[in-house]
Amino acid sequence: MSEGRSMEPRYDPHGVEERWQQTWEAEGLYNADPDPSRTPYVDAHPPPNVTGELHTGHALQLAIGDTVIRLKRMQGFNALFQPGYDHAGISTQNVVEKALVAEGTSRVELGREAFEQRVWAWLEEYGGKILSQFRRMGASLDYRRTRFTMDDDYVRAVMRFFVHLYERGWIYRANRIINWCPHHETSLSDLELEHEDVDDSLSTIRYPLAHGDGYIPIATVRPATIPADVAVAVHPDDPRYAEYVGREVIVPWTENRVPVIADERVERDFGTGALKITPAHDPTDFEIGRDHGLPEPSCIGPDGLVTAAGLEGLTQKEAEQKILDWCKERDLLEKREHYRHSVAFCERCHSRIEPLISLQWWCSMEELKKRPLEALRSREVRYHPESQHRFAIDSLEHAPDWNISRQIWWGHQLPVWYCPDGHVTVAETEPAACAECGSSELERETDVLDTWFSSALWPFATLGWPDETEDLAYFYPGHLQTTAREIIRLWENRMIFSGLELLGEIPFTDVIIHSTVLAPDGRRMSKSLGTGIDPLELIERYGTDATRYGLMKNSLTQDVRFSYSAIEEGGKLANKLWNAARLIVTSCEGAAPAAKPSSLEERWILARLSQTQRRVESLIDEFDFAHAMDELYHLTFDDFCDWYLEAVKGRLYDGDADVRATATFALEWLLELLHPALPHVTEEIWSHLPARASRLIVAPWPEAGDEAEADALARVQEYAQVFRRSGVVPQLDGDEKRIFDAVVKPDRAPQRENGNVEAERERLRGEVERAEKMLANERFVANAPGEVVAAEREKLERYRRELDALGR
RNA sequence: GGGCGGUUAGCUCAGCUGGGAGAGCACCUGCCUUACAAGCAGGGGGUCGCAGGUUCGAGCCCUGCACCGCCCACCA
Repeated sequence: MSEGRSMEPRYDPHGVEERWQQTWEAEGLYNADPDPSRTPYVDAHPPPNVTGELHTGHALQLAIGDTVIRLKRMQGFNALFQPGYDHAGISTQNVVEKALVAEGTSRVELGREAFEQRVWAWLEEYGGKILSQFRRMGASLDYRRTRFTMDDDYVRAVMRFFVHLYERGWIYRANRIINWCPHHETSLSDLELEHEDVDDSLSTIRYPLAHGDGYIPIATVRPATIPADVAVAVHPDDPRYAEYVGREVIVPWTENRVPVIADERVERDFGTGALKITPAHDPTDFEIGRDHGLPEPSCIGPDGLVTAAGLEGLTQKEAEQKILDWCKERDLLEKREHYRHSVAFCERCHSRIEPLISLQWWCSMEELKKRPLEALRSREVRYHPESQHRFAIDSLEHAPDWNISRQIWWGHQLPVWYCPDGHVTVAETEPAACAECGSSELERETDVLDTWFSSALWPFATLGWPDETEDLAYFYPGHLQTTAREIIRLWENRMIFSGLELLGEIPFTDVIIHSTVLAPDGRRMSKSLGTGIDPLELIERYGTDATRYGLMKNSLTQDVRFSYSAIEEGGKLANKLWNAARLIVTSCEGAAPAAKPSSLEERWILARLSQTQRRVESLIDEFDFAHAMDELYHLTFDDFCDWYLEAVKGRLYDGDADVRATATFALEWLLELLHPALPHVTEEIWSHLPARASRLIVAPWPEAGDEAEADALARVQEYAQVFRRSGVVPQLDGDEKRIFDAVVKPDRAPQRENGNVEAERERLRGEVERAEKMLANERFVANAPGEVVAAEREKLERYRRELDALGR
């Protein structure tokens, strides 16, 4: 109870929200600890990049996750919302490197050890900022449990995972073609690339036959790779080149003789139908080369510069020009035309990706994906919406072996040691001697792990795994995951297989894949395009509750354009609720709840509250947040304010104790229903009400009640509409008349002209005619489901009744 | 080249297994009714992308087409 604190006519979230956020956290209301007497519910929230800032995607994820968590908490679950952040390998290294460049130094200048120290120092200063932004979203994460994917304990988990997979025989080292970023000088997985169309040229170059006249014309966009050509391939069924297969051609510039081979992977319709094979610098060529046992010479180094004889140190552009000139002089350049095609870039620094052969560590997916596939197919784990479930299965089925090593400096160094003889020792902690020869001169592998290798352990490494902790026993397996679509293959599927492999149980049961929020103009939100919308600005302007509400009104199944009006709607809802409370609070000081409401509108609003509660519960169970918000909005505006409060307002003022008590009770119920989505305004209002033992965040979600009276006001509402259109006062009595008079106020309504009566009559006659016609249709009555016909009969009766009310 | 999603009011989007076209915003009209003008009441506005088909009945199901978006892919 808080006498003395007045309620302003307009709800202002500023200050209020921060105050509650601090209070909730300080009082430990977000805390979750093992408690065998209660059932756990766990959402291990995706750890954002440690250098990140809150963007719309985060805000949406938090709104969804927090709404579910608060609801579960109120339903009596021991709800754990796990926070933390990710070291995010390349991204973080990139950010710090940029800072170094600005200072006039560089990573290489500093050296590895000093660089790592710089990153840690940088993190100390700027890292983890995002968690305070999570707090500003009202996210009820258990902040005590904040984990970082490079914490000592977490490192231990990562090392254990690596050794486990190695011992299973699934981790191996191999020379293969990989995506190389010449700027970061590291390999990248296919998933870390972005593709873009660029303008290029396609050159057709003649490869003369080694014996006899003639040549094979070959179209290429990368003449600079010609020095590493080891063959020319044609399609086995291509009549143009059939006679050449098995013979030799001369590679321009190097004048090496290479064989002409046949392979089905060659597209007959592209270019000249003949393909030069450069295994070291093209993924397809690499595969063809391996299948045909060809050598794999390279002519481009890790820095992207050319290494071929006579071209050493040139850029690829320069080398290309030299080679083309060479060809032109010998009449081997047939043509050069404009060509636009898709090229891969590093998603972090936008350098053009160089396919290179490189010795890397791999994780075989063959065995690892079997159990997660079963779990997905049997729906032990379900992705929502359904279309994403199919996609998740599909991408896991086709998951290629995973390149887990990166040649960067920031990350988990592989737990691999080499002795001078090149023996490999794999161990969780630094071994004293080589496992094979006993040499004590060990050197650790300098590569670090793909950042997703550690993310894959998030749901259980945060609970203490590999130790058998109480947390782990109680909170694992968890339940919910909320992420963006592009994360399915990078992260979600990998958490599932790591959980199954290491703990034998799925890490969660439901994965919500939320839609992408597009900019208002339909483009992607992006800082560089200037199309981004900063959620913190929304919070500043409209408040956290309004922002949460607006984001959750987005559909989950399709990408949606951002619209301010949805956020504004949330603000209006908060304000409406505030004012409804103001009306009740100012007239209801200390009223005691009545045993049983007596009047029609009271029984009706309680039934509507109960009904909506059940609907909202089942909508949120299906993760349909947009419709849940819709139900709550209309319950508040239409039912609670426009009908119920209007009906009882007079008696509230008159000081009817029973009415006051019921109104307070109904308001409390409404607040509880709205709390998971709009936590701050509901809590603030709650603090103005007669005190109860607990606050909303931990108050029990009400048990649904009697819904028998949910339609009780239907007739009054129908007649109100007829009256408002026609001006004819209906014949009602008892409660119905009283409510009609209170809500519709017929005596105060402006006088209508007769034309309105006639127009309304016309409208109703039309409806009656339509319904009669339908019911007269024998085929309709015979074929339509019984309830449809019955509903049609009811409508007909209603229209006739309304027509009667107008006086025919 | 494959896969997925979309096309409904001026805008952003709902429309569940087929049964009287909806919401919010915007617009127009009337109301400062002692909770809220960020409010209340009423209203205008839609060939549901196009063309066929199934059905008593299609926004919804089927076929074809067009356009938009996303994801995947080794056409050099």
